[in-house]
Amino acid sequence: MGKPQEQRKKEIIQATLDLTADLGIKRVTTQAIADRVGIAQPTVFRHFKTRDDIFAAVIGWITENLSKAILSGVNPEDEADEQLRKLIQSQLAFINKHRAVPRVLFSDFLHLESPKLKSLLQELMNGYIKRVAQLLQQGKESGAFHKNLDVDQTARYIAALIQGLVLRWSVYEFNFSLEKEAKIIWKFLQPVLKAH
Amino acid sequence: MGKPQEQRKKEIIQATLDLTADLGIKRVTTQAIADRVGIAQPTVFRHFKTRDDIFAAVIGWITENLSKAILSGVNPEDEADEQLRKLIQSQLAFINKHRAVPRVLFSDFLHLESPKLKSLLQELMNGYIKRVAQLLQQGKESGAFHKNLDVDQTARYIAALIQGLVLRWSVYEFNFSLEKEAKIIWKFLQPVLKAH
DNA sequence: CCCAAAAGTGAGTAATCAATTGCTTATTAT
DNA sequence: ATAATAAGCAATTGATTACTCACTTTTGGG
Repeated sequence: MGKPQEQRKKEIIQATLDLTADLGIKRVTTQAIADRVGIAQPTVFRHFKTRDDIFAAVIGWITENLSKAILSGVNPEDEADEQLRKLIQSQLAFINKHRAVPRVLFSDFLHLESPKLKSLLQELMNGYIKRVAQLLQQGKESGAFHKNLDVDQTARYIAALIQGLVLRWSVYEFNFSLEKEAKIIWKFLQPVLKAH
Repeated sequence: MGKPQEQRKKEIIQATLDLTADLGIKRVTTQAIADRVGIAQPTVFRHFKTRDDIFAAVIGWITENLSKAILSGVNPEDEADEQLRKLIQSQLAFINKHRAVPRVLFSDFLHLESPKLKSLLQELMNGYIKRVAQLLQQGKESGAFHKNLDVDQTARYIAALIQGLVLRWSVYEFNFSLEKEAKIIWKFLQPVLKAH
């Protein structure tokens, strides 16, 4: 028993990620996935019951690896403001490397077609906002950020700022570097976090 | 000759807007549009050559009416900061009333499927950013905003902030009021515009 | 009132795709 | 080795949907 070709699942997820980056979700057909992996179209359904299940797995992959990227980019010894800076930087670096992320995140198709996928996305966003709010609270207590900061509100707006940035990046066909933008966004945030 | 039923075009655009708000672009079939207007499906193609043409007209409608809403909400006599506040407020009020807007703006389908529609969207965004940058420049000169403000950069980030906000609003199924958020977003922007 | 153009329709067509079926081949567990 | 299970495939199915066609009805200008 067991799973000798658990490998194939990973290959399918990876192929779907690659294709999504280039084509957008709608054009990623099970045939296209099969072609890229090098198997026949029906074989895809040996590994995933439905096409939606494939995208659920893709969102799972993004959630897992985005979390990893963020965690590994941050040193818990640092002050909260430095941690936040690095969090934003590693988040943008990750997205920069994986263009499928905005395609998945901004797909009205996914949002509306499948309640399951939608709630996965909402959880991903909630988790991110909660993490940022934690850091803001920590920095507020340590004095790195100003005393009257509304941590939840601010966390939501930092998330919005980044999502808007990533949206523009994807609408303009990835024609600027997100990593450079990390620095600018950080500068933009300074007066919000530190001012009175 | 002439256009006795120019009316029908408007009805089709309106039906498409309504349906898009509820269903998202993918599910807005020409059949669904016909049903809502109360005509047969082939009749739709008497007024628009292709489905894409319908959505091009919808983007045209949004562009036109968003501009109108923004212009009519702003008094050119006011100081630049007051004008900017009102611009953001009336923009969010408009989007609040027309849920199709985020569905159209955030549709990977539109972005990737039709270069024509994509460039219409880019123009819409460019026009908005340019307008904000103008106001920022004006306010910088009049002293309403601080001297070192990078107007282009800041305009892009204001746009990103709003787009991110609207994205969250649509992902969470419109379950909060955008107009209330206008006040909060304005408060959030204060230190950015006036500090230093 | 008339007739040409526009608006309308029912009945297709053609293309696209997710998913199924029935069968063969490879893998692994004992 | 071998039986059971998983992985593979060619062929097909069934559903969806933009768009066409051949024809009828409505409308408005002279």
